Amino acid sequence: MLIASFNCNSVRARMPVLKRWLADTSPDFLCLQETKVVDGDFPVDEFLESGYNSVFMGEKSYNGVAIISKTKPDSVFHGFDGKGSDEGTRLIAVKSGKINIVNTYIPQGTAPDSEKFQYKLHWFERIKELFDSRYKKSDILIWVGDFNVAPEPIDVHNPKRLLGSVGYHPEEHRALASVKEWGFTDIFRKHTPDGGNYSFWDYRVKDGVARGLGWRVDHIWGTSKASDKSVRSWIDVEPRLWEKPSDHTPILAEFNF
DNA sequence: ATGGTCGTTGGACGA
Repeated sequence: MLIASFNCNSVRARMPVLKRWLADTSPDFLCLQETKVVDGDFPVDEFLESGYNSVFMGEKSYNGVAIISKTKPDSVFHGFDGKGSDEGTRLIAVKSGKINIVNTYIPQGTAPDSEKFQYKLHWFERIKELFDSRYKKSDILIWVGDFNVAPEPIDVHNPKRLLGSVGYHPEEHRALASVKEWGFTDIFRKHTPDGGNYSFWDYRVKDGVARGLGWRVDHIWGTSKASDKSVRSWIDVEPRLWEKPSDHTPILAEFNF
């Protein structure tokens, strides 16, 4: 079973990349963030043509999450309340058989001295509460998405300079670590101990991929029952080098379920 | 690297 996460930065603008990548890679589940489209305009039919079912919730211009999959999930949960009225365009979860997948687009946070940064920190508390209330630590639970945090020094290209900036801030590290303590393993890191593996490169940095000026802010985490069944995890840099790329690139994990 | 660029829009704003 192959599960992927990709901040596509507009699902409509990224359709050529998405179709090509799905045909090449054939994941069972692809979790998308920043779809930037209202539900009525989500490209359901185009994904169907590629062989994928879609569940999603979006809004005009900003945010938006989706999970596309080869088989239709048994159930879908939107936002913190399940119905989508509270952060439904940043959190979508599915259950498919025994497998639970939570896909999040965590707030970016803007600047450490901003209210939005506090909101981001609070978001980690809230999702920990969701894990507590909705899931068991013995579940097969896979949490993926754009967490907008690079957890370790090896996850940014210049940790000394970047420490304290949004995405690599001690308060974010504490907040994320607290969620991890609930019972998650960083599945990518389990299989790939080396630094320099990034999932995001700013559009404004010229030749950022070639120059290694990236961040690992997209993640696939899992409970022990998920992590123990993971056989490999990797970041596919190629789509970031294609024409009209997202500023992120897909991260994947393969499981022996 | 913080200036650089994207995407959605229809002028900025978010990232």
